[in-house]
Amino acid sequence: MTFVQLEYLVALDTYRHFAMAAENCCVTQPTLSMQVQKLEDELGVKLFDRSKQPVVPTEIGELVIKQARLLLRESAKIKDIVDEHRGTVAGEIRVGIIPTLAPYLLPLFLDNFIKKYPQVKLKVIELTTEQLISKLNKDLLDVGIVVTPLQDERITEYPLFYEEFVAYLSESEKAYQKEFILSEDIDPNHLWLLEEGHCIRGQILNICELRKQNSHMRNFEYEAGSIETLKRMVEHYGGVTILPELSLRDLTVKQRLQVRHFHTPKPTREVSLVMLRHHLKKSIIEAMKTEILNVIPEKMKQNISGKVIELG
Amino acid sequence: MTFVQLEYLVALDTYRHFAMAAENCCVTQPTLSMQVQKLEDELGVKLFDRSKQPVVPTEIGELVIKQARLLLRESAKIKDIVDEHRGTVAGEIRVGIIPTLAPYLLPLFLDNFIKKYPQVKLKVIELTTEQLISKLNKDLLDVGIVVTPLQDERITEYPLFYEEFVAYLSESEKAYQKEFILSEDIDPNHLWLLEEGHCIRGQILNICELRKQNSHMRNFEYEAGSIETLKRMVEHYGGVTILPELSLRDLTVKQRLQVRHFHTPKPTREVSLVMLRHHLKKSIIEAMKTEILNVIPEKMKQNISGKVIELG
DNA sequence: GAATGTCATAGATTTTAACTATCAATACAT
DNA sequence: ATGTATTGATAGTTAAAATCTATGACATTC
Repeated sequence: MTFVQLEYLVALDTYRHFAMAAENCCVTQPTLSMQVQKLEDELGVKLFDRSKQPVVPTEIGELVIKQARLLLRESAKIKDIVDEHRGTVAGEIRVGIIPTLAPYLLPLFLDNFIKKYPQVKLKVIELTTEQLISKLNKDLLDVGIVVTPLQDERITEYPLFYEEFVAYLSESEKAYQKEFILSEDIDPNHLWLLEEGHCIRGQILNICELRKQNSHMRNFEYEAGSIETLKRMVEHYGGVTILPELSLRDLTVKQRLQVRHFHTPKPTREVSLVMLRHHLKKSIIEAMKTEILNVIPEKMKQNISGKVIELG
Repeated sequence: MTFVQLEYLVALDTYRHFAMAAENCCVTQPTLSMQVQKLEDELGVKLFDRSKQPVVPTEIGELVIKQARLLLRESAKIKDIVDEHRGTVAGEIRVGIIPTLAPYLLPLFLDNFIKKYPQVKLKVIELTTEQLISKLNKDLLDVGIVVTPLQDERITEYPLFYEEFVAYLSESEKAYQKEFILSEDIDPNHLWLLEEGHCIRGQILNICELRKQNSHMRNFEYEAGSIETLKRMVEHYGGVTILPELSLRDLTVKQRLQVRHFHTPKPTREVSLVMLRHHLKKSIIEAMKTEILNVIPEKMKQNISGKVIELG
């Protein structure tokens, strides 16, 4: 059994097609076929049913493939161990980020980061907090950028900054007249919310103290899939929504007039880098942390006048 | 990086000597040297300091070797996965067993087992319960034969049989005159005990209700390392000790006269096969379980008139 | 039934792992 | 000091393997 055989096996499972898998591995189809056969001979079992189209793993094949994926992940760690020990900022890093941060935070630091560390291969994926933590725990991600605290003891959190929540109101809302608002100024029946799964949803419900009035929720007619949609809803249909601070950066002058900050203590969320307790790639993660903090205003790095809202 | 390179690396760490490591791997010394060098070149770090004698791993070498050992363990599991799925009783199995069971239980079933399953490579090691559980959890053992219950949630227990404790007395002991004895018949000041670390020690203290009188223990002059020594102590110096039922089998006629069973409920210990919750090699373990149960008398398989003593 | 898609097989070529023989450095003993 | 043993590295050769190109076998589709 060789690592190459395991790579071919996993590629074949991924593509379910010999020629495509071979191409992905940068070898010819007979090469991949031969090596998968050799592995099958060595183990004494058929790993794929080639009579089906596309080919499918056998029952035992599934189990072997699962262990093969584990082995390949663990073998990749050897290079990470060396890189981490040398402090080299190199290698692949798989980053998960929640959708309410991704479009605002990523553009701020990613360009700098990939220019400064050309040896790092960055893989970013947008996930809800729940999916992200699950992948972290399965070692399918190296680091996450999420809202904390998570209260998951397997995971270490490095707080990055504190992001204020603000209200975004149509002119027709009563609260529009005020300079600073309180949570009770927000009319729950006019509030646009993101759909289930976004952690910000629970926090907004907490801000507006709607937690226990879940039956009330039936009144909301539409649940948006993104912050951008929420803004549009307010602009087209009136009402109010809650936005995170970083999303304000690309508002037009006109849109800014619709923003109202809360009275102190301002509701905020804590944004952190999270990773498994015994993580590798420390130097890459450290570099990423530094690059993010470089583009975040100083006043967001402390939480002086804010009040961190609990997660839903 | 190849599995062969990892094997050579681990062998070199084990033997700290190129020629010996090579011999162990059934290759010549230049072959092993070359492959270790290639691995070092690929990773870009020196893994061994060859200026020392014997050679020693570098700091980073230690870390890489640790991961290499993990990889080799995980790669061996692929064959185990296949064997388990086929129900084949084949492969290597690493068995830990406590010293108070080993000399009495192993001879009963091992001969049969290795004859019946010549494809199984059996590695048995004698360990205290604590060491055994630690090795099981580190995946350095496949299965243990210990006294239960352990109350370790990572570990699954398959009870095998219930073994009675009996008293072994010199003629000068008062209790020698009785047909069946009670725990209070045993004079704590005449009691020979095994040294710390044996689980049976705690159980005997429990039987004799000596748990809280630890200061009392100072009176014991000698702590034996094996059940056999305990018997000798009684025979040469008088006094009393507690033996497990299986150790009675090779007593002489004369020795048997010194054995006294307890009144019901007789104190007993529960002997189990233990393994990690998600274990492989199910079929080998199942075979071993069957072979053991084949040589254990039916009446030991239930615990009718006995009272299982808690572990120390 | 010709065309197409898909995987297996055959034979040539390249790569590499392992071997034998030997060298270089160090430690040790006479 | 000088010869000897030990230990790991190096050079060159051989054997094994992985990969390539070309092609065959089989099934599906139009």
